[in-house]
Amino acid sequence: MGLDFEKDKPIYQQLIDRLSGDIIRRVRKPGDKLPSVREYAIDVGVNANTVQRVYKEMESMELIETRRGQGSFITENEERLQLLRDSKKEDLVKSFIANVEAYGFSKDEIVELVRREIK
Amino acid sequence: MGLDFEKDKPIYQQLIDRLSGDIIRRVRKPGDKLPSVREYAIDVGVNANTVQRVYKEMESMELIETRRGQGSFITENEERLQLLRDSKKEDLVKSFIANVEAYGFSKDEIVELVRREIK
Amino acid sequence: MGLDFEKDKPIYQQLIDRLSGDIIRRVRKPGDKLPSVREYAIDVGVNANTVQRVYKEMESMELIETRRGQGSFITENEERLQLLRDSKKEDLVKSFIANVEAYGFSKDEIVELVRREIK
Amino acid sequence: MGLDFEKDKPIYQQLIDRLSGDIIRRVRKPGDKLPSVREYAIDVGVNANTVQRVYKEMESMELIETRRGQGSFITENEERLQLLRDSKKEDLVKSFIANVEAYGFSKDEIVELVRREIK
DNA sequence: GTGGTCTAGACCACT
DNA sequence: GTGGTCTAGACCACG
Repeated sequence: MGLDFEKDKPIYQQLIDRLSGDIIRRVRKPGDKLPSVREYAIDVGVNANTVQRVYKEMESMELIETRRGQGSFITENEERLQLLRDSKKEDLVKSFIANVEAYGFSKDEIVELVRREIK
Repeated sequence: MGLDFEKDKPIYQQLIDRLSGDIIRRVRKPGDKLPSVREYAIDVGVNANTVQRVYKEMESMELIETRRGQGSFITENEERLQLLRDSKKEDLVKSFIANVEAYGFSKDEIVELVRREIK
Repeated sequence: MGLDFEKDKPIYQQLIDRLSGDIIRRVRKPGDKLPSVREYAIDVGVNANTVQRVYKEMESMELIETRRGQGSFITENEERLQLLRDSKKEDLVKSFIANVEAYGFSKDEIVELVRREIK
Repeated sequence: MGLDFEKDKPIYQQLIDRLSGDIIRRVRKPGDKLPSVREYAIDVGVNANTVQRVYKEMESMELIETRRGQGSFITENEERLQLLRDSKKEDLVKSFIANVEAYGFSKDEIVELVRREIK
């Protein structure tokens, strides 16, 4: 179908984020088979090399496993998934806070904004 | 003196962020003169071209004004500065929320985390 | 091939003007790929950095779009292009008139001259 | 009093233009005394060096004459003034037309616009 | 191969 | 002294 990507972030990174999100949100579950590299590439409308890189990187994060001749699967190591979830969450919040402070916004102001925006 | 830069973000971008932060936090005030291109370059330990680029970009954002042969000055257009502050804040929160949702974290979970982290 | 530049105007500005003209005149059409930075640099006989700057500036004007690893393309946003054309035209005429008045030429005199010169 | 200058054109150039305009429009007439360098500098709010340059340059154009100990005066050489006027006019129109063509605007379109704008 | 960033160093115009 | 432009050359990330 072809997806829309933000142009200021690498496509492969955005794909990793998307897949990670799917996994965290349990849209894709442990043991699920991922589409083949070529299939997925066509699906989202990017170069196969890019998807290749995505899978490779997620493998090195131990998020997915590639079984020769069978394809790629989401790891069934639940602990690993929990870890991903936690570290991702922490990263997100930490970098958000860092930015907030760099720009000198008051804390109340931000908590308030986040709450309103998120509602 | 020489500053430390994150390596995954362009130096010029980090300098823009830093200066913008200073302006928003009123560490640098409307009408203030910025260091000369060369001076600032030595100060933070980068090439003069990089600072040149920073100033030029901030000028196109109408954050600073450059007067030929005299140097660069923070705009005295307070309205413009308020706009910067607001849009920066919105951008920050918006992109944070977007990430949060992409990763499927629950809203309460996030608000809670932010509050704890920020305290 | 190597091009000739006026010496009282920055090269990058002249290149922007030239390309903008090409786009307005439809010599280059929406969706067309521009030459790569390095290619164009050799083409017109300037440094690659200069072309880089040209493309970056045109991108910020939303005249072209740069797709990572693929190159730069003329925007397909026809509305944007029309806007460019109109504002460029207005700018030209406005600044011409301003000069004319600063020098105190009579209006008839100028209309007459323009008509003769343009014929 | 302090004047406002366009920031993309040298101040000294703008001052020359302004004075030339005054002369052409006969706001300042042949033989008139110009303000002293210092006086004029304060008047328009620029550095005295800048005015110095203006006078020097206009002198080399033979538009004004400086008499030691007396000040600067507009030349009484009417022929010279007429020449200035004509060449300035031609320059203006020529460069206007050049721009118009570079951007590919049709001639009718421009004549029309100029007439409307000038009315 | 493509754009993006950065450095070092030079030269110019302006105030 | 100040900004502005340009070159040459290098290195990196992306697709």
